[in-house]
Amino acid sequence: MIRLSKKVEYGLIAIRHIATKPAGEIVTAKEIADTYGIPYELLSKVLQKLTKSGLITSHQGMRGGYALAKPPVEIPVSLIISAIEGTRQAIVQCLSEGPQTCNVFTVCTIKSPLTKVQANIERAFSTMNLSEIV
Amino acid sequence: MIRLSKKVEYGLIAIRHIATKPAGEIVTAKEIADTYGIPYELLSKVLQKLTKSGLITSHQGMRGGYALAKPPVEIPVSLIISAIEGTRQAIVQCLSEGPQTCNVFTVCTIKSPLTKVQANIERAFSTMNLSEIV
DNA sequence: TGAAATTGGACCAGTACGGTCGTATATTGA
DNA sequence: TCAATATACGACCGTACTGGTCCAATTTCA
Repeated sequence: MIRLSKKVEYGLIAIRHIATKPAGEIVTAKEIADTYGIPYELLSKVLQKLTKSGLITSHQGMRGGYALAKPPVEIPVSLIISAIEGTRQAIVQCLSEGPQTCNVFTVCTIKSPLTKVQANIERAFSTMNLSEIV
Repeated sequence: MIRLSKKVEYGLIAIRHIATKPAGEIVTAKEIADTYGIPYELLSKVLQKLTKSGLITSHQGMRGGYALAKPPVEIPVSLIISAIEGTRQAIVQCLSEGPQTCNVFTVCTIKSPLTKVQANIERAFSTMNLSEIV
């Protein structure tokens, strides 16, 4: 019906793994990949995205790795998802990209009811933060 | 973040259109396609799926078309979606297809929190029925 | 009989997804 | 200083799905 991508799955597993460690402890991508059997290269990309959006910090070089940038309570699941997915924020195109890309926008009759569903889903993800899934 | 397919969009628009007519009135696929600027052939396929899952009835031949199979109140939006999408019922693979297809199933740490989110989304779609979007 | 309608299969281009590879760059410790 | 370790990043690839089209068959009514 509606599906999170593998990348998001991996991202959630990874950031949760980091969150289980004592605050500030650095975890390598390799450790996470090995622990959960996730493809290392793919996981790296995901972690890089999480880094770019400021949810985790990265440390290059030997003894490097990743650590949480903020306490888990301040990281809503919705942010993790949007950091990785980037686009595709809405359940229907027109709600995220506007009338330009939707060929039935003016005559579409299901926008307003779907907006409610949309809000519902967003709330489900934004009220749940990282500390709740650890 | 999470997206309904065009087919589902078209399906919702179409079945809603049918629901606006007096009960029992037959509507052709062509009328719907023309009204909303939806590709006729694609819409036909969607309507066929809705027919197969018993949400609407079809009438072949001249003066044929589609009509609702039950009153709108008895058609939850979730049924419309699953009738069209078929698979992909869950936000993560393992929740719908089980351990076989998930390579991190045993070590996965995010199943249980996601199950809650899943339930939340399902509720959002199943508590809303066709009569509410007309 | 012929027009209008659904049914259903085949097909196609574009794109996203999951995944891999190779290389550059930074950092640390011996 | 140098080698090992780690992230950063771009290119690439095969598969599958999506949105859409085309065509033939079938049913039904006038």
